[in-house]
Amino acid sequence: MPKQLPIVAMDACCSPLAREPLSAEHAVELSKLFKAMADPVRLRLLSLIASHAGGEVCVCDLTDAFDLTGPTISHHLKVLRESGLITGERRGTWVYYRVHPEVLARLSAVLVTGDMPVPA
Amino acid sequence: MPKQLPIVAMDACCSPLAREPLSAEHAVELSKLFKAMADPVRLRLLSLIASHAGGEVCVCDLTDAFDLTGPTISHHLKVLRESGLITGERRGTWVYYRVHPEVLARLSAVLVTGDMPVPA
DNA sequence: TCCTTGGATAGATGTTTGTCTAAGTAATGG
DNA sequence: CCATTACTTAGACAAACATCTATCCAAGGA
Repeated sequence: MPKQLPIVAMDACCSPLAREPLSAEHAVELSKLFKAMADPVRLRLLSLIASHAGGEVCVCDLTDAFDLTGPTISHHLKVLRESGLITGERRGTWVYYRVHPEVLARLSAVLVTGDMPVPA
Repeated sequence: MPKQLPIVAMDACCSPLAREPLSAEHAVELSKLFKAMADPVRLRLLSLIASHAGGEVCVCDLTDAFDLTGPTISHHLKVLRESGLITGERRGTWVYYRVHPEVLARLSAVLVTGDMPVPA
């Protein structure tokens, strides 16, 4: 494990919402992750990064996919980064982003309902 | 199916984030659901309702669990209701809320990462 | 009918957030 | 060393939001 995830990502774990009442503290941590995803642009950024072959995407490609200025995209990437959902790495002139799949998976697990069928 | 779910809940489906890039339209619909959960109080409300034995909870019990005024709780319940995550029903003096587990499940499925192990 | 209690709605207010422009930093190439 | 390209940071501003108080509606009991 080369890099440490932010506290947010580490603590937002544990049992599904539907199993037992969320503690106030866990709710705060979890809400930070959901807040990071509570924007259409950030969701598309996340999806673009997560679904990209090779696992990483250059910021330049991301910027081209939207009718938004560079700084705005940069801002959204920062929000995703600080929430622990993605990381960025500079290589030469360009910056490449990739997702932290564990965080996504943990979030998915939190939403699982007790008697849910296993996803196909 | 006695009740129709809001459009939000119906459209926020489809393939996982990490499978293919989210369309702008789907991103908007999905973001509404995440926005509904992007608050600690609403997350705890959702969890209290989802985890309660019998599947439903009286608003009076929910209000007692927080240091917030009645109108504030009522506001948060409305946000959750309008997103399609819960429904409320009045029976006599009291109003009871229950979750829509399909919506929660669909959201969970969207976050699943490709090579994720099946949740235990 | 009137009062009480559970809950929702309306409106006000301070805070957060999404977007922009302008300016800053980092690497590359003349 | 200067110019250019790729981001990021800083600051401004309008829109959205969480919370409150005050008020209203619905049901039940004297």
